[in-house]
Amino acid sequence: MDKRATIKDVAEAAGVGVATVSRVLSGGSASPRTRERVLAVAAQLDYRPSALGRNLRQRRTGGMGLLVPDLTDTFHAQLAEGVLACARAAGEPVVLGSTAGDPEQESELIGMLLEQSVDRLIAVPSGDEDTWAPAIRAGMTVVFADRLPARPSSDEDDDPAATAVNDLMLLDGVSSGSRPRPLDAPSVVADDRAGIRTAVRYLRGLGHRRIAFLGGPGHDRRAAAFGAAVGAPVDEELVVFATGSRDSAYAAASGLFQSRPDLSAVVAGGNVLGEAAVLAARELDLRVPRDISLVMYDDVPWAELCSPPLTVIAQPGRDMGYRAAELVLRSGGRRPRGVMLPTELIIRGSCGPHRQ
Amino acid sequence: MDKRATIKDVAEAAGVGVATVSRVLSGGSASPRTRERVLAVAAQLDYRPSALGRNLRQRRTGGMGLLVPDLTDTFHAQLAEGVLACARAAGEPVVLGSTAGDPEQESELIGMLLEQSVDRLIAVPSGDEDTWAPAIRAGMTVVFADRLPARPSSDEDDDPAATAVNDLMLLDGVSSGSRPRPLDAPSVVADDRAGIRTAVRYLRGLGHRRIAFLGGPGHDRRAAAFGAAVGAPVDEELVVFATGSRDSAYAAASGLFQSRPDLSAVVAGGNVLGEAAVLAARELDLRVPRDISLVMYDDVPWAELCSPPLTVIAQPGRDMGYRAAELVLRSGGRRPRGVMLPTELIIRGSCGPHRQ
DNA sequence: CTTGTCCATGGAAACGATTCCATCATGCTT
DNA sequence: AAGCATGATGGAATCGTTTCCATGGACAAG
Repeated sequence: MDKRATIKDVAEAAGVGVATVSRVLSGGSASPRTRERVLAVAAQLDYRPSALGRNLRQRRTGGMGLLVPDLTDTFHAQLAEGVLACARAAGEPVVLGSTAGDPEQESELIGMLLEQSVDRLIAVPSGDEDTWAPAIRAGMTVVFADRLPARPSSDEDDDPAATAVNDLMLLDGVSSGSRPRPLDAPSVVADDRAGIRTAVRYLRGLGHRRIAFLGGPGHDRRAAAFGAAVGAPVDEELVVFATGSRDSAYAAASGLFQSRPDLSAVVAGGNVLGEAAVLAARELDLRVPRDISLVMYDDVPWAELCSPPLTVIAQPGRDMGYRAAELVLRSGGRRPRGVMLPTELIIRGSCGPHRQ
Repeated sequence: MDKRATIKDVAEAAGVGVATVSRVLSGGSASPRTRERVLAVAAQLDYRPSALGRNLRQRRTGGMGLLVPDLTDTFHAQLAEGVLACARAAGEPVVLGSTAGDPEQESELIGMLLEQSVDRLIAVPSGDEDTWAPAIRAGMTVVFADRLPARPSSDEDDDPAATAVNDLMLLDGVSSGSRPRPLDAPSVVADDRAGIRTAVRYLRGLGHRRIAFLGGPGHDRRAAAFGAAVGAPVDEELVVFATGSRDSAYAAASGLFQSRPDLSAVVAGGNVLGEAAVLAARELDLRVPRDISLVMYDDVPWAELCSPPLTVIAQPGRDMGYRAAELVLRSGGRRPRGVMLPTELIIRGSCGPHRQ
């Protein structure tokens, strides 16, 4: 009914021009007298500048986009909470999208954000670099969180492990140059290599030799780190990938347990995979940690609820989100190359000594 | 670099006026010949209309806001996924905010949305009706999900005049009683009364007589339903409330178990409370279900992981989000009064017969 | 006293869409 | 054949803000 006051209303009521009001409100120069009057009138009229007008004029929307594969994955929820906390502190809106791990939906959402002139984006990417190139080319400031887009599928070498090794080398700056450079976007990731390595060493210290890795989409780095930590001849059957869904994760875990009864320990690459592993183990009457030891990547509240409580590799999900938001907001001028946060092995009760 | 094409570019390239382009693109009338040419040119220029211009002209932003207390509460994540699914289908953006259960933050976020001219909002409210009245008065279409805002705290020292004014604004018809009518906003809730009733009956059927309710913010309805189901003289010590945080939930659960050793069953009002109950029980060496039976409101993936798996009252979180989004989008003309979705008691293993 | 500098200020032009309205051509009715 | 209805079309106004630029006054230096 009573539509909001515009800058024009304020200007008239204060007996000044709109330009002056705009200047006062955005910190420009004005005489103390004028400033005071304008502020008083604005407050009295409960004037709030419309983001619409400003955005159109400045040809960009404030705030940021956030794209995650699945909010019911607790890690993504933690990440999102971190992003929201930072955005709230800055008074900026966050436009959220969930991609279900599908590059096509991801592309569509990028398009939607482009249409909204949202030019800052935080993403846990599902698509590969080809999916992301358009966004960056369109001038978006993109910060990747948790993982980087995969290299474009170059037909013959779509072996995840091999691709991951490539990523790893490139990240370390050891790239020998035949592949194109990664996209020019900073990232906030956890040091999952170290986390996985620590976990594998821990398991080996307990006597485990047949250790499997249960991964999901985007866990290539972790799989590669697993391979490196386990040692040279990796039994390929022991590295299993699921697609994003819980069903697929369960099927992968169950299949792994059934096909490899010699298995004595599993590293799950994420909390959804860990969940599936616990479920599948119970279904097959495998006792944790008596029959099988389990380490899960991601610390989530329910990890403590399992019996026994799950030993996990914790990564600071909330912090990662917060840092990513900081990065994408302070994109003035130079962008730092990226941030890597530490992981921590939290030993609870899901790993025991190897028994033959 | 290469900024996006505007409607003017398309118009020039197609040799028509901007009005014609606009009409063609938004389904207005145009001759087949013109339509074809405009569409061809638009496609060739990769033209995408800017939401900024449209929104300013129409004085409203498309899409919707979504306010939840905490995304790491799995139920809220499910709800959000539902909202996002519907929004994606409609091609509309979703602006997300998390309130941490704090009415003040909620108010600020409402203000931010108002500034963005987001005039559709789905909320799991934390504040009371006084918090929400401004949003509705400002013309927002609000749909509440999961719960309704509490009645305003009618403190005895409230300024009578102010209260009267408030009442007047809230009233949308003739006031027949002393209380103002609820806010005029539809809602999507689960039939938690029935769910709680079923759970209590189930527990009583197992022989339990000392049953407690462990609630969190916004669980008043559930607490009331619990009281009604348990029967007339409700032991007030057996209805305990926590604030939003996990720590508070744990403290409440732990305190309850310690102060009432005669307790034989607990109904947790939400998954965060259930989590706390499991944790507190384990800490105090109470075995579930031997020493204490537990029913948790909300079905979440990890409920099956506990040992024993948790008996839960399931509510369709994702559906609720989807329905709420539908409701807020199809707000053309009449709004249905609200939707209530069924709950279901899923019996797993956390309840056993009462043993003295 | 004049000239030049420096602010404060307001008018007006963007920004990119939608939409009202006037114009014009076409085809039909009388 | 004239008048009228219909439909396609483009010009221009509009949304609310920021920002460029011109104006005018005050004050200091010459």
